[in-house]
Amino acid sequence: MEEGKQSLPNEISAVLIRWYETHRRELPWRETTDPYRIWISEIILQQTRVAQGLEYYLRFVERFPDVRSLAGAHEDEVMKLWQGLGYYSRARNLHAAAREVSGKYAGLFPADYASVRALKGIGDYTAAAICSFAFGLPHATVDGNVYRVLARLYGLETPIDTPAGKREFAVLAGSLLDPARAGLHNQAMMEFGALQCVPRSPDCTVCPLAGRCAALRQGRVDELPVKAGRTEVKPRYFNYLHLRNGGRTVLVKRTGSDIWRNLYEFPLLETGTPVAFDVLRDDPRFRALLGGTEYAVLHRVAMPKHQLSHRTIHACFYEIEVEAFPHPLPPDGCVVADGEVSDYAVSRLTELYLQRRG
DNA sequence: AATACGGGGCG
DNA sequence: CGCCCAGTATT
Repeated sequence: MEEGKQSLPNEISAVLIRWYETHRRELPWRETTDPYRIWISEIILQQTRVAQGLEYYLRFVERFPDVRSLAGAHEDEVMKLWQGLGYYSRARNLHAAAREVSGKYAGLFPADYASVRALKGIGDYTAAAICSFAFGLPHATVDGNVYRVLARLYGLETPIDTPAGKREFAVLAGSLLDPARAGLHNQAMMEFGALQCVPRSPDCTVCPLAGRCAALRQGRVDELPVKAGRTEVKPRYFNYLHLRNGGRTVLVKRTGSDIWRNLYEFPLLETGTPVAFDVLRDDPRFRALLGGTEYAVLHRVAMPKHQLSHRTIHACFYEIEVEAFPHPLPPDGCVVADGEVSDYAVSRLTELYLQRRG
């Protein structure tokens, strides 16, 4: 295609793509156009750094190389593979979506934006990523990197974490997209944010967009992007009962709409404040579990504060030898041999406790 | 429009 | 200790 006169090509896109060609990292999900693998990588990388997600990705696609293998798995195995990554609804939704693709689309990943966007766990960002990377469809990805690059480049003070802000940035990102090279453009924009236009102390002296950057011109690089504000971090108090009898223990599957859904843990007594054992002992829930048996507390392990994004968990584990396990067991509870506890997906907190005991 | 949902890394 | 990370779903 010759342009006798510049038909106003997207210069920003061109600069980003040129920068990308020499600075891009070699990453396994960039070696393929298989929508399945791209999908897996995008879900894993949601709110997750490349360095943290890489090993999970490799293990995941090795164990589940295609949609059908994932669809055919038991959810507990998917959760186990996800253990430690956080945001566990990603794993549940991935599994559910795999079953939907397997059934509704005969195992063939849908190739249009609306169908992809409709799958569980796939929002605007991930749908655009899959469609542009795998199918070359002209949809702009807007992730944390893109917000940062655009807020700085255009000096935008609109908070990025409000619906209005998201709309504004999505429109802008779409207007910058080079539709003929959507996938390349999106990769370039995000990689640029990840490596060059970094959150703290970017080196603007080597930035190819320095001459066009409003934030740099105004000395406001470190003030952008703007976020509306953070929600309060509230404390929770978890008292776990690690019951033991004859080389076995009791695990309970977490259900309901709370953290760590579908992960396993020891029977839990959550309290509104920190409580000593002699108070716990009189709790009706404790009596329901151990009221009918002799027991002896072997150890008490107070864990360091466990910090989540919006919760601080103060946890204490009581290792208790019991004469008999509770009957009936708590809902969703099961008796497990000590050696098989590691087969179950558990929270990082419980994993840390198990490691500490040795 | 807010809030919930994990865990790790970095200054 | 606060902020950020290839966000999405629920309320």
